[in-house]
Amino acid sequence: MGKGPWLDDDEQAAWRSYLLMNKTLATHLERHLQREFGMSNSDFEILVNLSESEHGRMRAFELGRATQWEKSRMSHHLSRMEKRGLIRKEACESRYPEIVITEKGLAAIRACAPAHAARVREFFVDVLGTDRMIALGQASDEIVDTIGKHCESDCPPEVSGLG
Amino acid sequence: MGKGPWLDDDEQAAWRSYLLMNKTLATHLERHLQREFGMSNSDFEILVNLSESEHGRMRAFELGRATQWEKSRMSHHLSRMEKRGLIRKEACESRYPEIVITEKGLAAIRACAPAHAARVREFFVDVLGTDRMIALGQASDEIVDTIGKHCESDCPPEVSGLG
DNA sequence: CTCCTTAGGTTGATGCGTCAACCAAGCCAG
DNA sequence: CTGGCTTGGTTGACGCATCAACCTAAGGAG
Repeated sequence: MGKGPWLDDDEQAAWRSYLLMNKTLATHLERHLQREFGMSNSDFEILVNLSESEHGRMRAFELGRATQWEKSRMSHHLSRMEKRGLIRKEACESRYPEIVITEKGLAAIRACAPAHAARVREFFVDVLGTDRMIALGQASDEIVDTIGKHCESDCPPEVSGLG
Repeated sequence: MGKGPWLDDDEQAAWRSYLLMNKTLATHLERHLQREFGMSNSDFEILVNLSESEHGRMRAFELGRATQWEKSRMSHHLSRMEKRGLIRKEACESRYPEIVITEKGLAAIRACAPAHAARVREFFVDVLGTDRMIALGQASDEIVDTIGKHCESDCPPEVSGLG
């Protein structure tokens, strides 16, 4: 068929390699987390943030800022995690509940974090080596910044028809 | 809380930058594809493969090999795409149907591919520049290979208890 | 031929992510 | 006080991805 010359060959190759790596790595990490510990990547992300916070408790929107999730996704996922006993929603002085990591949640993250870190080391850190790893980190930041700037000018946060 | 020393600081920073870049880039690309053309990344992947194939037709398992999807995901997704008129399942000499891209599917991919490619160029190719882009492609291949080797020795393709 | 395995594919259940709609304060203008 | 806007959060519907189970035909071994 029409073989669109959408990107030239080098670009195609690099882009597709990147996409494949991405999918492969993510799938691999998530599968092990799931099979060995019954935890999803999303669970992991929430628990890491909570366990790194001052007293194992955060407001939902703080978690939202940290994870970049949409609020509805956060709400749904926290409900499911609460049902599984990994976290608890606790009323506090302010109008909104605080999200607290439970003993079970703490145990879960402590159980799986070392194995997860080991895999990241094996397939990311060690394969790249220090120099390339740091370079990739920097390049990643540049891409994020570029997209951020683009969106600023593109979609001014919902302010357009207020005159 | 317990601040697990799971990865050291440089490793953490690079890994998290990479994860954020990943999510940001994927979300950005998918959102535009979705909002401007009503197509998901998955649709795009299928249509690209079909449109690049010899006569716009492939067997489902060839698509599976190309995309690395599970067969059930493929089956589900192809059914939905057929319902939307983007592809068609056509009986052929062999026992299994061939997947054919329709006029509508062809029109859809031709409509959105340039914009998609432009975004990949803007946020990936141009930000990285040729050298870093090629280096990332190579590094990606290495990671994929490493995971591949690991899985060979780890999970010999379902051959274990056959006497 | 019969039994068994394998390959290609479908199906149903379930959990997740997104979107749009909604709700309940708090805030500020008039 | 009233009306409108913003913020933090919940809900329901829907489409998607995964898993396990299943179906069918083809290939091989006995």
